[in-house]
Amino acid sequence: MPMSTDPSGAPALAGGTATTLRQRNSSAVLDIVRRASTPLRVAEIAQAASLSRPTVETVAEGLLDQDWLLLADADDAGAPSVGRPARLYRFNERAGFVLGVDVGAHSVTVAIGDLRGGIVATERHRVAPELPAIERLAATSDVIAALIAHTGIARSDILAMTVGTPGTVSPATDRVGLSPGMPGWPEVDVVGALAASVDCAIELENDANLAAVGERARGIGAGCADMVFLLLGERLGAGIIANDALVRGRNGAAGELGYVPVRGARDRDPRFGPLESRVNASALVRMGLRAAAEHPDSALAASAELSAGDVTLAATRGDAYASGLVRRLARRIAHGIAPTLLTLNPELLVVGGGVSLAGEVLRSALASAITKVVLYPPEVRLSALGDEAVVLGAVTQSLERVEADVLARVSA
Amino acid sequence: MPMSTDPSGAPALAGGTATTLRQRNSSAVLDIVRRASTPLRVAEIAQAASLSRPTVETVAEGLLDQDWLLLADADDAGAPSVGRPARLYRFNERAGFVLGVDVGAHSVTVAIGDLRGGIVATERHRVAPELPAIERLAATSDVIAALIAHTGIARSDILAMTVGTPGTVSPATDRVGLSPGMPGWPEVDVVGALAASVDCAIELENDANLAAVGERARGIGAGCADMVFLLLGERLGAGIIANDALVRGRNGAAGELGYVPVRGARDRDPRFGPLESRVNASALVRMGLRAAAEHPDSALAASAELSAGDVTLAATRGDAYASGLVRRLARRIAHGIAPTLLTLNPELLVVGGGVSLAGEVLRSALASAITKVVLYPPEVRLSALGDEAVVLGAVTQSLERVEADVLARVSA
DNA sequence: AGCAATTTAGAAACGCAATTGCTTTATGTA
DNA sequence: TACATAAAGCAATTGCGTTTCTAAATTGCT
Repeated sequence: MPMSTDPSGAPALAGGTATTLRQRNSSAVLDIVRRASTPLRVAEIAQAASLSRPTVETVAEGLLDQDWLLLADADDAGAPSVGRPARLYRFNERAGFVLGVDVGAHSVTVAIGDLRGGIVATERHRVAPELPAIERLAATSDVIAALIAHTGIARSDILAMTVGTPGTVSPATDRVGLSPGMPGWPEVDVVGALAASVDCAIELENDANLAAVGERARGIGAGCADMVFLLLGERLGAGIIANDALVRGRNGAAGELGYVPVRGARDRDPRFGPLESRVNASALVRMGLRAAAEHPDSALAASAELSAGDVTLAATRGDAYASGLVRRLARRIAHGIAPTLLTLNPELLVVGGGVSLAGEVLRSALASAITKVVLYPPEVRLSALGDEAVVLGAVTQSLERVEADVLARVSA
Repeated sequence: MPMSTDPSGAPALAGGTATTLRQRNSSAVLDIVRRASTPLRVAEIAQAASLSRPTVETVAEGLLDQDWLLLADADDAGAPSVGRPARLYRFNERAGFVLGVDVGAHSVTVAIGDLRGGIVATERHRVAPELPAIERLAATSDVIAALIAHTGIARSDILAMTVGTPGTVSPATDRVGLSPGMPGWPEVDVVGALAASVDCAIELENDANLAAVGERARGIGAGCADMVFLLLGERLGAGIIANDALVRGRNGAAGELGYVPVRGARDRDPRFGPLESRVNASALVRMGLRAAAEHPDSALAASAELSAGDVTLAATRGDAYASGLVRRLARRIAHGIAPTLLTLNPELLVVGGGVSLAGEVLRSALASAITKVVLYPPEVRLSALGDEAVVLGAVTQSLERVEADVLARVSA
């Protein structure tokens, strides 16, 4: 009988000296104040932290000295207005900042957020999809620099940066694996190149993963433990959250649903996976062109050059043919991702990306199609963040890193 | 901009008083000694725990008083035999015990393990698949009681029990959802009925999930962060581990891959899901009967009553027709679970259950079929634990619960 | 304006736990 | 029997959290 030789080297519950205890209590106090929606009195913090008032007092004083906390004005909280007024502590959400970056095929977006998750500023630049990797990196650096300059935030105050990119991101090496949409992208060292832009840790992450994180934190489905985010445009990718954590897989290739094998996707564009080529924006255009030829009375026939946006727009405006195409697309998607939903049994499926602009037609069609192929159908929602899901998720991810690495280790 | 209102009530890093510190250090010391393969000297523990020797000394003394630790004989460790001999502490793996229970359609298995994961004793009783739920519960209680009596372990020394069952297990209610193989099973309160058998917490868990846990802890793929365990017999279920944790989903229905929709599975047995009915033991029998009729020279034609075991046996013995059938089955499985593998990108796929008795033929066929439909094919292995995977996983699960609930809270 | 009531801030005393540094004990070897 | 060596045991010190008391700053009432 082999014993369970779990080779996890680090003991999870490391004890320590009295100083460790003080550090933990500092973090706990900071955490409580940070999560609170109003400024807190010392007594309130003490109760929340299960600590005595004098302890909280000294700890809070220390955090005040280090600018993690600020004193709030008395009128900010509904305090009982009799007796000596309490000092009110509030979290200094501008004690540091975090960056989120979305390097997409068509645009580079950067957002800077404060330590409470509030977005301070955003900057987006459009780029050509065929832009060489080096220039794409340069453009990214430029946008980051512009945003930092524009907001006047000190470089040293930026505590973490997360970069979202299409393609797989190997967790070990922080390099992009396959990323068919952007030429030369897997060959460049994204993290290395952007390291000159900031003085903090940089994390590289798949864009669909970040969209899932963003949507969970600030959009649809707050605090949902198990969810799937479908990023569907020209490409199809999924961000998967299980047990409140991102699922990345061995190669960071988890959620690459575009490559789900599908019957009838034989003579497809080799740049796309089988399912992808059946449900992406181009597929919708192909379907639209065929419908336009067959039905000249459709709104689809109006455009000379039909784009995916034309089809989704026509669908949202109620064109019967366009809506029919969207419904057919929804059935294909449902069939393709059914095993994913059966595998994870998530509460929620969020649809984002360009194709999600088809709106409620797509959502309801997808929901009903899923009901037919799955045991416990999840709720189906459209992305609430649209094309900002990835950047906002990147900011959220940076923030989580700061919480774990910085805020959990405040000293005094 | 909405702030990230994460409604997680409990602050993760709760600090505390000096007593808390002592408790943490006690747990750390206990943990270190428990994970060590040889008895440890105080100085060694102190180094591993980053604590001073006197502290470890008093803590260890307390753990000795409470029987969590024992003194080992001097000759047990390769110590330098000069100077005053060190006291050697070792973990008392018999300070408590954990139970694992596998209530299957055909048998009830119970195993008792010590706190190091070693299996002390096992007991299995065969039962009829059509046994009513009440009697199945009674049989389970009997086996548990028999094992406890047989080993002579005090009831109060049993610290946790985990019960594995086919079907979905709702995490909130601890009730079995759908479980088509066992009549009346979802209607009974399994945990409630077995509560009389022990004086500890009882956890109910899906059998495939436990098989995954067991295989990860004591079989193939030790410490693998992302893996899928396919439990394939008459039914098809999967246990999924992502980020080192079981994925249960909202309804505990994660991994119910038997219900993956498949073309060409129309006129199927309504008790089975589409994919299930195409790849389960009965499907193999149907394929075998057809092959036997067409090819009287096959070993398959020898048996009057063909069973799945006959086919897998013939395949392992090298019968060409039987092997061909197994390969075809493997292709069907590969196609059905491809989206699951794309979704999770696991390192490892373990195949267990009755059909896995087909052995290497199945494994290699599955591995090569998977390579064709997946981006990064996982390693494919056969279960090393066979029909003990579920019980052993149950024991492992109980042990993990004890680690979190008991060992992490030792007092002095 | 002055005083009581009320609530918070600040300070002293105490106790627990971990650390450093020293002494004592138990063994092997000359 | 002495000596070297390594570990156990003990005392003093320090850091932190808690309890308990006293001082301070308000509102409301007379």
